[in-house]
Amino acid sequence: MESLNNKEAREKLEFAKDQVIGAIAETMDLYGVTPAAGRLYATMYLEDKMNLDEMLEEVGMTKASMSTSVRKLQNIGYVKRVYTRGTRKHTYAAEKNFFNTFMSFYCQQWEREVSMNLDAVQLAEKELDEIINDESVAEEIREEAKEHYKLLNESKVYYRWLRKLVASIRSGEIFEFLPKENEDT
Amino acid sequence: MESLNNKEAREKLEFAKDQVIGAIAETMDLYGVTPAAGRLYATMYLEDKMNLDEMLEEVGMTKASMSTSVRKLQNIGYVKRVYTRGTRKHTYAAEKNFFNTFMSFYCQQWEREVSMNLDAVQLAEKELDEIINDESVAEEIREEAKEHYKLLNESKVYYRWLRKLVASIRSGEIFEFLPKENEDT
DNA sequence: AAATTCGTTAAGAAAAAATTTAACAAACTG
DNA sequence: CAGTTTGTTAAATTTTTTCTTAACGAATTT
Repeated sequence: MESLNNKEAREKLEFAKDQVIGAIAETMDLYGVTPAAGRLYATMYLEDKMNLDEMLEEVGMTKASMSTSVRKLQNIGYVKRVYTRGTRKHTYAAEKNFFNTFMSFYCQQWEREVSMNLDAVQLAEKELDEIINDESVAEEIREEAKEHYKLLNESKVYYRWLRKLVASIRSGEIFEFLPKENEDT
Repeated sequence: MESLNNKEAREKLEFAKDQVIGAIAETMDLYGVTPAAGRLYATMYLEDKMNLDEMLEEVGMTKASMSTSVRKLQNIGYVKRVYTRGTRKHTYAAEKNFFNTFMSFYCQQWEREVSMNLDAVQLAEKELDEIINDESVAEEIREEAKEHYKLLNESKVYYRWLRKLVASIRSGEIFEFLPKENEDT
């Protein structure tokens, strides 16, 4: 293999980084994270820690954009503020363990789904119950109410399961069933 | 409790349905499904099966919108075409088992993530390797390459785990560890 | 205390996405 | 085979989202 000069090596290195940054940003995009936040996280993933000025330098967007993006990333647990003495600038570091980003992203999402839907189901079932138990209501309507009640009730099995999944991810229990390593292949 | 006349009962029933439809549509919206597709699926969830004309009637959008939405829903496994003889119209039925929608939605998403990112990592590692093994390159650059290599290599543990998660969901194995029912509470 | 640095927020501009209108093509009907 | 019905696709419009510019306020420095 040809030996590289430093300029070539640096280019190769940047190419490699861009490859990874592109893939991560695209994935996040797919998951509903805004492009700026996706690019920012992907960039930070390959850096130790960054302040806002370094971010806009590296990502090539405005400071306002970096400011809002970094907050979004904090909210989904992808980035944490780190306190460095000696500078007034806020510095942040990316969470680089994908098991942790997976956990905070999906657990947050799923918990929201569960509570939102269970609330609606609860309310709907109460209404349906009143129809079902009122014998003065036309049979046809009561029959439909019963069917919907049955379907909604079945859905609760799923929501409870999802809640258990969240719990087992948060506690780490899931890794007893599905261990992290599988080095071969 | 007051006894209901049929009009009131029907209203109550519609209210209950709207409650559930709203929650499901909002959830799907959150997951990157377009509003039209979300509302459509939520509507179909409470119906046996529907053709395009019934959809636009019920959802209140255009036929073109229903046509594209129903295809999106098919692609993510939320809706299946059902063949009914006697009519030229295409009829579709919603997948009502949320375990199944969960499975097709996330497995598809995760598989895409894994293959996209592993490809990028593979490529990047090859480049980094060339830098690392070239002793003529400046130590500083090689050192950075080594760090990135290490990080990328670590990320593969996560992608392999995600792939195993997909497999265990697809096979149903996961339900041995996390059973579906938990009736009490 | 005036001037500067730093980060956030609000308003406006630009870009992207979703939906509708309209043109089309395929399959059926009379 | 002319005329419908049905579903899809392309172009145009509307709506929504994202990003930037610019104004602001708090903290710091001189």
